[in-house]
Amino acid sequence: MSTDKKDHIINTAIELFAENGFEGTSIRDLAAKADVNIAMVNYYFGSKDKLFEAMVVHKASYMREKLEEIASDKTKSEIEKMDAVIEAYVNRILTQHQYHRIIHQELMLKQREDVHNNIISLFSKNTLIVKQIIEQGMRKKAFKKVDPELTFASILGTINQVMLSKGMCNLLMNKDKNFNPYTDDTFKKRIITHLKQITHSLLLQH
Amino acid sequence: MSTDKKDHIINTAIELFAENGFEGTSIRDLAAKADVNIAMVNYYFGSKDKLFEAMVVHKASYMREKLEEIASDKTKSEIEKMDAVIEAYVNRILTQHQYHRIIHQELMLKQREDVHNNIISLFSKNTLIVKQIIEQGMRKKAFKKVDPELTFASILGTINQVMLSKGMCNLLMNKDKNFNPYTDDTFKKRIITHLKQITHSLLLQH
DNA sequence: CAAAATTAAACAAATGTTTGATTAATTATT
DNA sequence: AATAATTAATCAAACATTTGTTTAATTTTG
Repeated sequence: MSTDKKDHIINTAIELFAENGFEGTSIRDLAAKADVNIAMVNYYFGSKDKLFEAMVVHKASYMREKLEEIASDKTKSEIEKMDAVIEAYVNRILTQHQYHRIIHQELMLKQREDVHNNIISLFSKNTLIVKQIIEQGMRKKAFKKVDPELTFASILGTINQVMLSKGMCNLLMNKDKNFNPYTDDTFKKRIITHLKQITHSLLLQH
Repeated sequence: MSTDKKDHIINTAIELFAENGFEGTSIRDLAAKADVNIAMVNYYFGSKDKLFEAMVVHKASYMREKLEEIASDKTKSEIEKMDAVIEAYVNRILTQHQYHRIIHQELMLKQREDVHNNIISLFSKNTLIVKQIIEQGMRKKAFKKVDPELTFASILGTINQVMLSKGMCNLLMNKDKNFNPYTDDTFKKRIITHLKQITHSLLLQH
């Protein structure tokens, strides 16, 4: 069982699904791009749906660990933890923007119900961790009284708003079509700066 | 030429595209749900792609007018204009959440290129209007120095983050699957309150 | 040699679209 | 006002592709 080849198929699938969506990508497209026989996808994964599931599993759970690491860091204050959350998410979504886009599609459309529920469940746990950081800040009177869930939604939503569409990115950056926002450090810094500013002004007392 | 029937087909298409996506909706599904013959879609619109274009045109441009109305209202201060922008968007996305979801899909996937560019262009104009409100607030020293585009992205992104997935909504509201967040007034108020809080704390001097 | 991997070909089902015939509605002509 | 002529609307059926999947034979590998 060649794990290399399975991974290669999954990685090619991520590229295509991110670009054209799940229904918009045929197994023949995938096989052609990955340079394998059409039958190999079903041979390795059983079906196109199961390939999708394998793809999600393949990449998931990273953020969860990262967030827990930040939340349990006793050397950090609550606002420092929020800063770390912001940086972690921006980095994650920038480097894994294709995968992230696929997850977002599935979240919106709710086709493969199992996968959809899985994503909601993962997201639910992440929300809880960030919520607890914010609530602790509020208890310590370091933070103002805010809506914890929606505060997290604002952070994630801002990143998604600019990152999920390349056209949107380039509109905000006044760049042309060839510019790749996902590897541009200036853009990354701009988002992080804005998110910290918004979070600080929302949360911190004066 | 029965405009009623064309509209009926478009409205049914909005429901199905929002639920299952463009590729996930077959003309047969659509014809069945709209209770018309399969051939009628091509008879009226020419093709599935052109139906999509007609659908976008059918609903677009409303937000643009609303924003311009707000921006040019001389009885409002800048922060009052921002509040009005927030309320307009929340109301719009709540009532037109299916259409909004379709637009979002097209923004992400960039399949029908013409439609995609059209949406970017529409969005670009809306961004400019809001940007100018913020910049005027900054010039008058009523607003702090912020990133105008990303401030707008945060507002829209927050709404999208919670509105584009029913599962996400219900997660945030601790409701069960039968709950319909798009018609719930408590939810709407919660989002508006949070967005105003975030915008005020970010923009207003102390 | 046996198991695993790979292949080209075929499968049935689903897709968007077109056809050609039929009915309904509109317009023109008497 | 009645009839004929013309256009528009509707339909079931068929069209050619494309889809995901399977088969059965072949090659590679351990």
